[in-house]
Amino acid sequence: MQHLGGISQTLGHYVDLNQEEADLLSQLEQQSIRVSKGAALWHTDCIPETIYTLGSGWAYACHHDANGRERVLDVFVPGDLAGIREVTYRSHHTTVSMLTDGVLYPLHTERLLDIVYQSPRLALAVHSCAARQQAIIAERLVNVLSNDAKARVAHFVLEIYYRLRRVDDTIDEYFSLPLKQKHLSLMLGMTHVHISRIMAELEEAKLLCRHGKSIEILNLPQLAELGDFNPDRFTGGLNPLLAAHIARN
Amino acid sequence: MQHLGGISQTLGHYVDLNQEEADLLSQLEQQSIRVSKGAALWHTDCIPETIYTLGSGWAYACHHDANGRERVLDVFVPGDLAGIREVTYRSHHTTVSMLTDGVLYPLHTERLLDIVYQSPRLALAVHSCAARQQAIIAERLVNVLSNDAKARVAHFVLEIYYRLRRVDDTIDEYFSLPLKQKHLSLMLGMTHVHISRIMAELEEAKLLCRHGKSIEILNLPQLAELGDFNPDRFTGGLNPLLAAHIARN
DNA sequence: CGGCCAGTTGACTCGCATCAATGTATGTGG
DNA sequence: CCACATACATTGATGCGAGTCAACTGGCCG
Repeated sequence: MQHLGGISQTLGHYVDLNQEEADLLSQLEQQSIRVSKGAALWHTDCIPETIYTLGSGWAYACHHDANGRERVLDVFVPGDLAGIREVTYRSHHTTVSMLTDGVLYPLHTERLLDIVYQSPRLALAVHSCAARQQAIIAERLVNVLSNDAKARVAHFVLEIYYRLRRVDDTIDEYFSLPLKQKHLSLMLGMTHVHISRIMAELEEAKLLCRHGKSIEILNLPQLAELGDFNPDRFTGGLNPLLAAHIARN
Repeated sequence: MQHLGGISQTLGHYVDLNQEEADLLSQLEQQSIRVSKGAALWHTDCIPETIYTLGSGWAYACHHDANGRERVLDVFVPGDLAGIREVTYRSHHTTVSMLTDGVLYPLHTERLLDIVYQSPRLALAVHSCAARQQAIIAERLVNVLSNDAKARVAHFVLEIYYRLRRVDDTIDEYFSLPLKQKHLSLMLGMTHVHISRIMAELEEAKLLCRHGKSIEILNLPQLAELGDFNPDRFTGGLNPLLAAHIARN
């Protein structure tokens, strides 16, 4: 499993870091830690005291409704910054657990504050990173609101594909997808039984192909049309009004 | 229709502003403008060059799928800061239009950058504000994923209620809801026909009561139970680790 | 008055949930 | 290496919640 370079690599996708900024980040970031499948990064109701960059491995965020049923609302892939969405809150409202073994780069909440105080450009990079995560969730909301089961699955597969590619451009149309059908069903608002049927249909139609914990996109354009998927909302660059301003400082 | 005080009032809900910060904001913010129902704040594919604080009036964000069907993904209520979600992007991916007449406080994207450069505390307030919007969308995603039609409507009504109260604590259980059933249906993933039936059922069960463009919550606890609604995720305060740090600076 | 739009109501249909049985790996201890 | 347990995926039968289509009502406005 490939290891990425912590928060500086992740933020580097939003703002070109100079030496000083890279130094600041590596100075604030803690040692990487290895975690096993099933390990929890944090629990519901805890104070958000650490955020984690995923060097490798997948995680997911869930909470439980009044009847104890699990509700998955987010998945984190290698390179993601887990925790910025909730870091300003008094307490976490999700539990985040590893779906696979992995390597994490922890960063204390107070160090995040140091970043904001010492470097406006990094503050902006953090905000951009958070905005991308938000856009992904908004996009999934739209997906679930207006697409049927087949389109939802198509859309989700493409979401993951482009998210993986954003951080690692060696990813091709054959990639790891360590989610059980149970997780897929919780994220897409359908039963795992129906996921199974829909996946079989997509495979039958030669749009994709499953190989154990991995998946292969066989016909990306047709999958994108089926899922009404627009990659611009995932890949779009920085606002030129901000980019110009940043370059001057 | 009540008028609020622009961005300083909105951000003041996240960080206690000192005189200097309030001055900075009022200096950067432009003159308020009046807009009519139907006016667009921006369109899909435009560069995000202005964000708007809603002094009064409601707006909604939509985009159109491949078949031209409208998809509503967000609604803005008085006091909301519209645009921070997309401001870091190269181009807007929604169109935002007024649902009612209203008053807006515009702020140029580059002035937002001035805020981040000149005041880390305000940068944090902006980020907190964005995080709240994100939490609302995440919460609605969970709502749509795992609740049936009745619970979705109950949840949404409470979402609006708590959002209005966050900004204006004079709001009671009778409040304005200038959304057509068409908008509700698009936000909740169901048809307006079914919205009509469900609303009638909720009224029949004495949980709420509709009066034209307004609505009255008759039984808040029961509505909250039905919609599995937890107000903490809307009202929760600032992370104490951040709050303590901010107080020291 | 007539046209228009939002909402309501009923009959019918269908996508997906539910329940239940079976298939297929993967792992574990004797 | 086999007997068994466990977890995940598949398949079929049946039922329900919500969509669809269409007719009708009532308010608003030129």
